[in-house]
Amino acid sequence: MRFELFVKSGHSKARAGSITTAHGTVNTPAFLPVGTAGTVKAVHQRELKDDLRAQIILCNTYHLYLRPGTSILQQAGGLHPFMGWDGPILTDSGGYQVFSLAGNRKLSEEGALFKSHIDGSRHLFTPENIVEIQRVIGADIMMVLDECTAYPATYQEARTSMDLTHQWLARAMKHFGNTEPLYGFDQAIFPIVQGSVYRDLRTASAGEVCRWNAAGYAIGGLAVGEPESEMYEITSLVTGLLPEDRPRYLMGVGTPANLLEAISLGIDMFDCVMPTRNARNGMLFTSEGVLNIRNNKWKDDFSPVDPAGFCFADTHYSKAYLRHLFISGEILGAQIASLHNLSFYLWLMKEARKRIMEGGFESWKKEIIQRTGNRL
RNA sequence: GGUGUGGUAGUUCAGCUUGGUUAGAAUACCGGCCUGUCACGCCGGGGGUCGCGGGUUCGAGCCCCGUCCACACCG
Repeated sequence: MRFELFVKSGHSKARAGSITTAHGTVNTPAFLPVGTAGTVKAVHQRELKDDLRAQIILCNTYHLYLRPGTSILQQAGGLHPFMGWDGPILTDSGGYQVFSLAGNRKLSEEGALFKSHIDGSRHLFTPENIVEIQRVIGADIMMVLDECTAYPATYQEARTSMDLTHQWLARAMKHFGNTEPLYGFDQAIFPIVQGSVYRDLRTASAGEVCRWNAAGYAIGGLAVGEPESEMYEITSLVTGLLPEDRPRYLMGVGTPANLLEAISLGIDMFDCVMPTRNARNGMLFTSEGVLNIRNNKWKDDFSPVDPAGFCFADTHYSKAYLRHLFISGEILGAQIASLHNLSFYLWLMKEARKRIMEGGFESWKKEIIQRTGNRL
């Protein structure tokens, strides 16, 4: 994996660059559609590639390990051929699942012991086997196993959690160095900064991850319930401590406004379930603001889903029709809405990149946030 | 014509046997929420002169009588 920075540190910390992987190039700032189980829900790979021009997607080690399992993935020759997606794939390690399955897990120095949400079977994730599973998956970018610290956490809890993440980090990076890709192409691995909302912990964590001279770095444990101002402050602090010449990935974030603000703070990559999950629940992010397509007021609104949209789904169907699909529980509703929301997110990144390259990103950002409403 | 069964929220029904606070559910309708996806999900709200008219009773969706409607069976 190679990262090139085209524009850095103007009057804001916003950057534009590109990440080159064995499966193609990703322009940054980039948004990764979330395809947890080897599918971006309600969107097929052809739409992802031809209509949305998504340059990279995120899949999940925890989910793929439980189903279909590593044996099938290995027989398939990895996730790319298995799912029919030949672009870059980043896999999350499963650290977040271990966090969200809080009731069904037990953390130890050795790793995370957890019960499958599917059949209750017991499994152990270790920093080492998470690397190996991601080798089998064949992710272009793998993530280390970490503990996503819950919010709120006391200083002591945050510190203990961060220390565990750091121990796991060392083992993951060593194991990464001692293993080879299985399918003949290069794989990268990103460490993850933790430390909750505590400045000194975040500073220590940033220092710790940098020791590994990784291809890129992630910031985890944010957007887990803390005030947005905290999220931005921590993000700003951490980007200031990470090397300029490596991509920074803010995990799990966020709303369109969150993305634009975080770009200003020096973030290059994002992933979030929001555009796809909320789409399936009827919430649309549009150039006109946020709307709930199930609302009665759209029943006879025959204007396009998003008149300013760039995807066929935005302009080919009316709000009234999309509402009808949702109210009727038709699957196509989820498909159109998902396509639309991803189109909006990807447009946002593409446009942000253009503004950073040409100048004027900050004023454009303010205009977008204002125009599309505070709720973005 | 006779007998039986049923009529309760927009809809489908529970509650009637053993009358007792503001008559429930599902669904539909209206609204909100969703941040490294246990998530086509979750939360909330509005909505009923209990077919109609009498009677018994301190009190009736519930018991009694009449009546209308629907369905079934028998003539």
